[in-house]
Amino acid sequence: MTEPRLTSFEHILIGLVCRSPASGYDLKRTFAASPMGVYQPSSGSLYPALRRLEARGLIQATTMDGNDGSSRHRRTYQATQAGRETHAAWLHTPIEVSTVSRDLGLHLMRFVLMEHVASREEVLGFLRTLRDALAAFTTGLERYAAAAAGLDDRHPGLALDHGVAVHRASLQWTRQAIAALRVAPASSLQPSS
Amino acid sequence: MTEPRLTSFEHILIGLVCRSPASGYDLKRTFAASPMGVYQPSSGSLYPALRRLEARGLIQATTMDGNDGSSRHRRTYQATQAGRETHAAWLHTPIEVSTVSRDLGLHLMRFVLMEHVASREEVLGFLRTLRDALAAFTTGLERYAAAAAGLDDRHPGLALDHGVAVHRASLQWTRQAIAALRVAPASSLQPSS
DNA sequence: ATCCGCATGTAACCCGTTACATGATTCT
DNA sequence: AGAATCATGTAACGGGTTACATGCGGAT
Repeated sequence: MTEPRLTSFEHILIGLVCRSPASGYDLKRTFAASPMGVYQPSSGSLYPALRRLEARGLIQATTMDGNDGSSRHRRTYQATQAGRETHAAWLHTPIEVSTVSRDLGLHLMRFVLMEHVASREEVLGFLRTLRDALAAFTTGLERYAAAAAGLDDRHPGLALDHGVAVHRASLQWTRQAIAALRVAPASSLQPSS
Repeated sequence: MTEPRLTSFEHILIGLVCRSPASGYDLKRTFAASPMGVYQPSSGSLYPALRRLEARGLIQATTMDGNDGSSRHRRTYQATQAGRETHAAWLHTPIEVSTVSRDLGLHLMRFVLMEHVASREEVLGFLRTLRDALAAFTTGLERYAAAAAGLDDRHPGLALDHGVAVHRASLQWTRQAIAALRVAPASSLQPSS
C-alpha cells in the first residue's frame, strides 16, 4: 500500500518500453548507444526496477522460452494500459521554474519520449513552457551575476557567467526547436544539401 | 579499514570549511544562498557527512559552549592539515573527456573552490584542460547529431542539437574565463563605469 | 576446448531523502 | 507568553553502485 512515487529512472523505463517492447538487455544497450546516455544503468539498478514496474502492473513480461527452443532466457517487456496512462501523465507534469535547471536533462528526455505519443500542439506547448521557465530562471541568474560582478572573489562571478551562458543557449534552443516543429508538422521532408 | 572514497559532496564540504571555519548550519545557508545551489542538502545528509569527515580526521570541530555562556550549542568545523591535503588532491583530479558532461557542475564547483588555494597557473591549466575536454566532447556530439539528422524521428536529433549548443556555450565560456583571468592576475582593479 | 558476448539476477554496502525530535534563543 | 528562527541530531526507508554468480550460445 501507499505506493512510493516512481523514480525518474522508472518513468523513463516505462517510456522506453512504450515505444517498443524490449528486454532488460535491450534497454541497457539503448542507454549505452545513446550519445546523451552519459548515464549507464547497472544491472543492479535496471533489473530490480523492471521487476518493481512489473509488480505494479505498469509493464508486462513475456518469457520467450516456451516452445521456441532456439531463443535463450529472455524477458521481453511491454507496457500495459496502466503503464501507458502513467507515462502520459508523467509527460504532462508541469515544469517548475525553481527546478528547471536541475531537471533540464529530464525535460529533454521527456521531450524525446513525447514523440509519437503527444500531439504536435502538446509538444509545442511543452516547449513553450520550457522556454518560459528557462527565461525566468535566466533572468534570475543574471541578477545574481550582476551582483557578484563587484565582489573581490572572481571565480563565483565567472561560474555564474557560465550558468547564464548555458541557460541562454538552452533558451535559444527552445526557440529553434519550436520553429523547427512548427513548420514540419509530421514527417521529415527537407531537401537540404 | 579500507576507507571508502569520499563523496563529491564530502569533498565540497571540506573545501568550504577550508575557506573559512563554519558550522553545519552555516554550510546549509551557504548552499541556500548560492544561486547555483539548486542543491539544498538536508539535515540528514549534512550532519552525518560532517561527522564522517571528523571521524576521518579531515575536519575538526570546536564546540563553542565552554566558558562563553552566550553562545548556544554549536559545532564549528575547520579543516585539518590532512583535510587540506585531501582537498588539494581533489582539486587536481584530472578531467575525463567521457564524463566531462556529467561532471560539469562539479568541475565548476572545483573552479570556485580553487580560488586562493591554487596558483594562477594551476587555475589556467585547469581551465585549459576543461576547454580541451569540452571541445573533444562537443566534437563527438556533433558527429552523433549529424548522423541523427537523417532519421525519421525528429526529437532525438533536436535533443542532440541542445547538447551541442549547451556544450558549445560551456566551451566558449572557458575561453572567456581564461582570457579574463589571464589579464587580471591577482586582485580586482578595474575602474569600470 | 575455450573464450567472449548474451542475458538475468542477487547481496552487501552506503548514502540521500523524508520526517520527526529536541533544546536554546531571539522577536513580537 | 508564544512564535519563529537557530542548531543539531536520529530513524526508517528506498534505491543505486559494486561486485559477484550463473547459464547459454556462438566464434576461433
